[in-house]
Amino acid sequence: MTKSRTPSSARSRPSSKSRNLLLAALPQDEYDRLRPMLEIVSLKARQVLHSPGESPKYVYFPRRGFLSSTIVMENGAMVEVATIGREGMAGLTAKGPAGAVSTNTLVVVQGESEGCYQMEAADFRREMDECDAFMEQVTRYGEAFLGVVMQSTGCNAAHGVEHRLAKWLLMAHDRMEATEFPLTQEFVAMMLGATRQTVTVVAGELQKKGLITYQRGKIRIVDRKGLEAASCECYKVSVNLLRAAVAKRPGPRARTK
Amino acid sequence: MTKSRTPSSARSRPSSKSRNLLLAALPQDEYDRLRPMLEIVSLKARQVLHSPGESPKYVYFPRRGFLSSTIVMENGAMVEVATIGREGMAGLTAKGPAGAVSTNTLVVVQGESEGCYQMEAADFRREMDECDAFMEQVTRYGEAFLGVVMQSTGCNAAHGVEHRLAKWLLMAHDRMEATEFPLTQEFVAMMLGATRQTVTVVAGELQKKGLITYQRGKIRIVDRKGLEAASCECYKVSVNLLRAAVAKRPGPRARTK
DNA sequence: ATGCGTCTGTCGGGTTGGCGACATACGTTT
DNA sequence: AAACGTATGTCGCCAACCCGACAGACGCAT
Repeated sequence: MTKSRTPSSARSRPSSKSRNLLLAALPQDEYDRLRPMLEIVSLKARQVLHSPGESPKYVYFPRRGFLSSTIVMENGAMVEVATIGREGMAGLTAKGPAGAVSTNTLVVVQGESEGCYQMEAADFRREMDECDAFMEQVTRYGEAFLGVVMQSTGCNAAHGVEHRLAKWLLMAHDRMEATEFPLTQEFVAMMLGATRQTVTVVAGELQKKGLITYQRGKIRIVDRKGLEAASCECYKVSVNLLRAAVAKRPGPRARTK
Repeated sequence: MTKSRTPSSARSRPSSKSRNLLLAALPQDEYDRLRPMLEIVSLKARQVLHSPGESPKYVYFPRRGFLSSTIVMENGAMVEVATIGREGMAGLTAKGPAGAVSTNTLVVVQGESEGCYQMEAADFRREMDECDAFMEQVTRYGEAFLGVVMQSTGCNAAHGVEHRLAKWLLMAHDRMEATEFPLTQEFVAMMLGATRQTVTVVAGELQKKGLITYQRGKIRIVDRKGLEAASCECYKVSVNLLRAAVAKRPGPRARTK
């Protein structure tokens, strides 16, 4: 009774689908099986989840807000390589044999995700081995994530701060599910690998154009379409990659035209 | 007899190990099993192996020279996100269910690898499923590869062209196994996401410092130590990640101090 | 109200690197 | 040897950004 198998006609509890889209893409029975291993924890903004050099104890599946995967340079600079929202997870590298390759990344909480699934790395590894659907879904996400990071690599080499800031704000907006959220210019500057002054100027321009407003660590997205126009292609590319990773199975969807 | 288990003292045929280090890290019997599926093909410089949007028909395991994994931007610019030498493979994204996530990368041949293992994507996928050792090794490499790409992302945001050029030359030198190899400034400029003129100036400085010499598409590494000093930390980080991925199993080696 | 910490705006100086335009040099072909 | 294609060297101009410094401005705590 504690784990009666869910009849496929169980429309009485559609809420049993996870808010995390990666988990939600799993077959219901698989999700039900994983659910007991997922503890909902509350994460504070700026909290560090994974540090460079140490193998992760937990993996995380955001349900709200988002995380930043960053790398830390010798000079102390911390540059973001990708954001992780409810479409994905943090701790992909826990997939391999324990601590096979020491990671050079730091994962930090951005928007306070009041609720975020936390799973023990050991459980994660075991379930990956035992459950094909889970493995496949994580693999799909892993590929998309790699694609996003690659795009960021090119973006950082080819696009200016204004484009990158617009892109970042869009990613954040998508994940925060709110038009207004806390964010200081100093912080976003670090994420972009730029200086605070540059961000001040560029953000000022975005504001002049009527795309955003902000004040003391609170930013508000005013004109989303405008922001998309002000950002580089990389935003669309990334979104498409991540969407495809959690989309319904049947190959490339027919909606190609 | 065809497959007598190799005695650990079998120094009579060390040549049976693959020149590709990823394959060489596999147990001998696994490698023997894969070998028939590996066709040695000859790749010409600049040849395109994988194009954006199409799912790879083959995966490649270089034995000499190297490949570049790049992404193509809207404006036609092509920026390198990682190099692939004999420590790794091209076609990681073939791992997932066929064409799950369309890739945005382009893989191109850099140093003509006279011999390069080519394997059908279908074989690759099947062997990944059936052979744990292979799967594990590829996964390890995949994690290292992701780490390298992440480092590149930060590098592009934080480091100047001179550092990045030095790093690139070192990576190339490692893989070409020759102090002199063909390379035009125009081409490396594109890889770095810089202009030809900038590379001319920066390369000129490296030459003045006595680290390299070059002439009409031929470059020669003169002072490797010097180049390492001129490059950024990212070179070391990347090398360590890739080395660890093909290293012997027993955890982090004791050589930590 | 006062004071303090944090966040933002701005200025000047300096460096890096993009962009266009040429001017050479080297090598191969004819 | 002449001619052409390709690779490299160089200039000038300009935009993007970094860096340090400092000046408001707002919010919170006492």
